[in-house]
Amino acid sequence: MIRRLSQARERGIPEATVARLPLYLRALNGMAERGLATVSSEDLAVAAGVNSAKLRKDLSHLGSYGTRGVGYDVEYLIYQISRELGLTQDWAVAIVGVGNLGRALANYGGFVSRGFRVAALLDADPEVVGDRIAGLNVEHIDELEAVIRRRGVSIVVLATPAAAAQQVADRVVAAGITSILNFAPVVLSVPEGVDIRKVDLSIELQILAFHEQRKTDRMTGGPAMAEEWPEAVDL
Amino acid sequence: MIRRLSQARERGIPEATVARLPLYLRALNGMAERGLATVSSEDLAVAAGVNSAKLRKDLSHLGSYGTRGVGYDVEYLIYQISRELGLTQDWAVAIVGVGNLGRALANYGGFVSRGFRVAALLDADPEVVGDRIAGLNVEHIDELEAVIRRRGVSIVVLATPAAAAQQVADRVVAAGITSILNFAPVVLSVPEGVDIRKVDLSIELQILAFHEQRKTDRMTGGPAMAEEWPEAVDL
DNA sequence: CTCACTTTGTGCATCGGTTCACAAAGGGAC
DNA sequence: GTCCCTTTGTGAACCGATGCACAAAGTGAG
Ligand SMILES: NC(=O)c1ccc[n+]([C@@H]2O[C@H](COP(=O)([O-])OP(=O)(O)OC[C@H]3O[C@@H](n4cnc5c(N)ncnc54)[C@H](O)[C@@H]3O)[C@@H](O)[C@H]2O)c1
Ligand SMILES: NC(=O)c1ccc[n+]([C@@H]2O[C@H](COP(=O)([O-])OP(=O)(O)OC[C@H]3O[C@@H](n4cnc5c(N)ncnc54)[C@H](O)[C@@H]3O)[C@@H](O)[C@H]2O)c1
Repeated sequence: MIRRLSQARERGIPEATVARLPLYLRALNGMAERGLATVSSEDLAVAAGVNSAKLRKDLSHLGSYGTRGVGYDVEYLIYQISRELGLTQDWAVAIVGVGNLGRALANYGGFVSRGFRVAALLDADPEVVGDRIAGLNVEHIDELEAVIRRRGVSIVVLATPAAAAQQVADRVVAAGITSILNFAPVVLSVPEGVDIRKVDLSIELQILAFHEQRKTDRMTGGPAMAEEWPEAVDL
Repeated sequence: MIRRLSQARERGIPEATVARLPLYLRALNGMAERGLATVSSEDLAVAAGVNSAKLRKDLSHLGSYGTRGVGYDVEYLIYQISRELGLTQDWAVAIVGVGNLGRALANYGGFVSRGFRVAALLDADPEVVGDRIAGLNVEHIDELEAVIRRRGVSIVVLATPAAAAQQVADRVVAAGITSILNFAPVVLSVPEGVDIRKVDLSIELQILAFHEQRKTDRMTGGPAMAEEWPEAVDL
């Protein structure tokens, strides 16, 4: 009996691979909607915007789910990737900080689509607490621990001002949360074992500006030769 | 005469370094506000949440701006990093798609702080066009090319629905833009020489879910042994 | 069954990035 | 000036990720 279960996946999928799986999943969902039954690594790679060898290596970390000469079964692969990412279960998400950004996130539909459900909104401002947004009542931050417990929240999205973020993160972690998505422009310090991912608009723009400057420099012939400190700032 | 100008920086700063420079800049600004005149690589590294050797190597790509035995002059380093990133000039940004997210971005203050200025808002919905948001008139997408030219826009933020993103990107690129920040969950295809950065909430959540699942699996003792395809989907 | 064709899965070379660890450089005390 | 202390800048080992290129595996025609 040849059981080739978890052949090449005793444990440990490379981080770079994990970051691409959602991309493959999105491309596969589009294909499933268009009625495709199977797809080759080449086609899927193009749809996901990656190299096909990389795609095959990524998928090989989950197991041997393709058929040589044919490709991958679309539905089956969707299931396997979803399972690997933990999307076959339902994740309750709390958004802390219901300002400009928090509201946009709360109203965002594409959120729910795949396993994630906004289960709570929390804010410190009494003006905001009690508002009804996207079918949810905004609750007071004092209720944080109780809300997390009661709603089974396991992922927290931080959308407070930068100054409040660390303090809120500390409470959230103390309440047992180990996965945080941070929108505030600060480096959060958390204990080992807590995963933080950050989304930082300002950093993205600065990276774009860097490359944009290089491009226009190249046009106008080299950097503007102003390598000197322009004003005599006390040094 | 020993001119050690652009000693170790003939051209080409590693991409990983570029992505961290904004982080250092942010930490340095905080220090400048608190009145610190100099900082060691160790202290700055802690503030930015990186290893100090990495920080020193990163900075060494810009030039030799530290003083052995002392550290780095805070103001001077702020200036050098800002210049390298292109933040000593002013960047005009256009936001295309003024829905939930576009509005939040337009109202976001931290945007302007460092060299970036929201110079135009564009939308296709006649209901939205003409609205006044954050002191700007929302203009019709038909005016895209004219607005980009007139306002000197060089970076475009895409906040349209996924279905419209590629089409808008094509027009934006045709209008001469080479830097795009994309919030729509699609893989955009653009000509070589155009830089795209994407911010994808859904991917971030999925990555968190993956790790969260691993953590709880470990608690409850290995994966739930459900390695089989649960329902007989036609394969 | 055999043969031609397609496509996967992976060994291997390569590359970019990280980290260690230390020589070289500078500051300040005396 | 000399000596000691601090901290930078970087060579070199290491590590993970990428991409080529191909053998192995499967399909389908005849
Ligand atoms: N708006 C954007 O487009 C945008 C973009 C990038 C980053 N950000 C960052 O996201 C965060 C939120 O931005 P915003 O524009 O929504 O700001 P905002 O001021 O509109 O909203 C912040 C909300 O957090 C609440 N808050 C403050 N302290 C709190 C606490 N201790 N506990 C709970 N809630 C608290 C406030 O009452 C407010 O409702 C900021 O850190 C900002 O830098 C925003
Ligand atoms: N809202 C969020 O928190 C959030 C989070 C992550 C990603 N996103 C993504 O950001 C994008 C915008 O999200 P949203 O919630 O603001 O959506 P939305 O529907 O509220 O806003 C989209 C806006 O784009 C405009 N638009 C449509 N087609 C256009 C075109 N061809 N040219 C110009 N404008 C056009 C619409 O009129 C609308 O005003 C979506 O792709 C969404 O998936 C949103």
